[in-house]
Amino acid sequence: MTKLNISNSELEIMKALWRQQPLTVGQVIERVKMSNDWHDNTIKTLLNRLLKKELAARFREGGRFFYQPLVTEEDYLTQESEGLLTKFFEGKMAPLVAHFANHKKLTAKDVAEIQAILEQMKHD
Amino acid sequence: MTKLNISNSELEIMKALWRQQPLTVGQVIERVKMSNDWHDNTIKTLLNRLLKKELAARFREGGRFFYQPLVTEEDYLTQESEGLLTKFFEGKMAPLVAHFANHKKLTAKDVAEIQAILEQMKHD
DNA sequence: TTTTATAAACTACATTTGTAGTCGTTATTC
DNA sequence: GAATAACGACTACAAATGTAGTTTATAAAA
Repeated sequence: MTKLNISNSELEIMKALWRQQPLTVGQVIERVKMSNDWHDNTIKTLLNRLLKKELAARFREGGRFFYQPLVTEEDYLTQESEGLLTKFFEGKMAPLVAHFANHKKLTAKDVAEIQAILEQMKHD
Repeated sequence: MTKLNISNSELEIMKALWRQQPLTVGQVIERVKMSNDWHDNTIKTLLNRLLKKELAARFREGGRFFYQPLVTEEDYLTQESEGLLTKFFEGKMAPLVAHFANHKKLTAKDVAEIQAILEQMKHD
């Protein structure tokens, strides 16, 4: 899979589409505006850029277009997470955890949760 | 701390400065070129942009400038890591670990290392 | 069916980023 | 000290990004 280049603003649109799809322009605008103070046209522009980049597609139905994402959130997540690890942590998760540990960003509950996940991993 | 906006290319320069500092232009170029196929002037431009953004500074000595970073790698790491978590994992480390676990990106050794880190955390 | 609200298409423009080029000025080396 | 190499300042320019505006077509409401 080639690198998914999604800008920060565009990401807000993708998030709306990931939560629910397909959506009309109006629905996208409505949803995106809940967390971003943007002009309607800004959102339309971003949607069109996503089409051009083939990160989203649309189909016509009843004289209206419906938009949907062409990449999954999972795929994007995976790319970004690995990107961070590659850039800074030699691609390993452990140093990242250590970083968070050192910066006291992990509560006891966090630790317990992570341990549970790892424990469960061993049994499948 | 306000958001540190370092572009991908600029980051390569910062990495050189984080590894060793202060460095002259020539030294920066020499180091950056080891992993990037860029023209000398490209590197100089990036250095200047970092100065303008006050992400790096320089002082004169013997008719030459010496460059040094104004932000630590730690700070930048922290920002980027938290950025990723905030954007996708509700700010929690656990879901990220789960994501990696689900995608088989964790080897047994990785798991052991992370567990060791977490265990050790409890004892301080 | 005329108005009104949406949608769609197209255009705009400043800023940031990637990636150099040019030219005058100091060091460095013969 | 003259030639060469490295430095420093300044300029260039296309693509990507953030953030709209304008114009035209279409659907919904009155």
